[in-house]
Amino acid sequence: MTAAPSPSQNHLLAALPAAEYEFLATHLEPVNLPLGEMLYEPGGQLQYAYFPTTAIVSLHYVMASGASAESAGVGNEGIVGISLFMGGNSTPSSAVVQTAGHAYRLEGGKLLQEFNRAGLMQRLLLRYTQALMTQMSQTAACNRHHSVEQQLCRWLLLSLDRLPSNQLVMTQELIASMLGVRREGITEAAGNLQRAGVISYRRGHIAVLDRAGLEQRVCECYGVVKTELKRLLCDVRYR
Amino acid sequence: MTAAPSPSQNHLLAALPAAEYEFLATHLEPVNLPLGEMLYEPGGQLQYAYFPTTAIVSLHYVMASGASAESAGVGNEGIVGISLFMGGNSTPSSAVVQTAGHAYRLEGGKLLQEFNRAGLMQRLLLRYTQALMTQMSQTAACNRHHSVEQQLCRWLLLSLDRLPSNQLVMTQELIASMLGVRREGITEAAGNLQRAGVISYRRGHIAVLDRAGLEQRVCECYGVVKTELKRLLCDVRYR
DNA sequence: AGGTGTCTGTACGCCAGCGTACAAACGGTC
DNA sequence: GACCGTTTGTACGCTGGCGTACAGACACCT
Repeated sequence: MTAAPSPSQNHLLAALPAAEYEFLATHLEPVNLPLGEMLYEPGGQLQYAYFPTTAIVSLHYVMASGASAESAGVGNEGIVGISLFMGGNSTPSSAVVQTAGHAYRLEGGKLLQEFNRAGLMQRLLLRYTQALMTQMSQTAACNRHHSVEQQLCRWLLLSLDRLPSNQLVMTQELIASMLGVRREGITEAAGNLQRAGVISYRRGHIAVLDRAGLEQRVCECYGVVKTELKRLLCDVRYR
Repeated sequence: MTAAPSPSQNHLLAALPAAEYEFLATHLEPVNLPLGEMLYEPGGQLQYAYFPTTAIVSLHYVMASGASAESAGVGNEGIVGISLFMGGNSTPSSAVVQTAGHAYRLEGGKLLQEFNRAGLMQRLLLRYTQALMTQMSQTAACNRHHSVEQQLCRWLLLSLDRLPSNQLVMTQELIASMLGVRREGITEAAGNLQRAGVISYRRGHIAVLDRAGLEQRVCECYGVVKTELKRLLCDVRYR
């Protein structure tokens, strides 16, 4: 395990004014999130909220048949565990670490306490949740209408935006289970991108060589999610 | 236009204790929602929130190509316009009346005011929003993995639960655009259900004859959404 | 260096749903 | 009662993605 990155690498924590941040800071606990770890499982009671800094977490639903599909991903722009303040303390979907890395976790009660102070943190959390809904609803539409290749591009771009480098550690098998498609479908789509010089693939490691190429192939869904996140979290201090 | 039903037909309004309800009641305004009316369009600023009583509203996204897909529906169990209190005051998706009927509308500022009192209304709204997210994420998974017939069953059951009778006023064309599939796909699926004696179809009118038959054919997604809504909104007074 | 398990590439038949086209049936209107 | 626009039914070829099967390639381990 390497040294934990600063909490301020998480956009929500970074957006807090000093006073509100101080309250939380003493309760934030750095954790290392290994690939595949399940932060919460369907129906299970949440203990902690997680603010990822370098990790990426996938929210997805696993069907009775074993098939699965991601509804949204959470990285350094957000928080895992919104049902702690939204209510219910659990969800039918699960949260699994998709890219290993660091996060800060916060005891559920503390988060709720801060939420109920109705300060900037509450506003931030609600706006982030709204952005998350956009991501979910866009995923629904994208699943319906767009090709595997387009969805792969969307997924790569969204992941890329949450990471410091252009490298992803990710097998095709894993991507397939996120998107809810066959592994072979990813092989084919990734092969196309590789041949076009957009990415380079090497046994569990993807390097994005030509980001513009991805953006050219991606469907509109990426832009919608991105723009909405920006809109909701940039002007958060005003109004 | 027939006489407006009581506000208490909306589950959120009905769950409010007298004191909180009184505050809102003076500002609630009955409105008639005709089929196809757009309550808000992508990116437009919201003026009002709507509490449906007999109407059903569909939240869906229309792509650049014209293709569309519903991410969730809202009936007497919920509220249209959550971005008023979640933040941002608009969404990339639109809200369109899917079943004509009545609703009560509330000026956005008044809703926000009530939300910020941090009473039971706030808890209700947040919990409902959480249920809505479940619906969206389940829709994403369902779009990915289930057949048109299964999705039609899910859609019929969800609509049925929001209506007093077993009759839906709904063309196949409209259902198709909600589910984001071809009209012919609905014709075929509905034909199967009709031959099986589960529904009867008559030029824009569907009667559900055998609810159990629908529940037998539907995918798990219906149950997940239903159970989660119940869990979140039943014990809302406690804790 | 060789072995082993994981990951990636390729192939092939299959089918649900798509796009397109057109016919039939219904129901409201004049 | 005839007309006409809307809604529903049917047909047909096409294709993207699925299920299955297997071979090659890579990285790690001993």
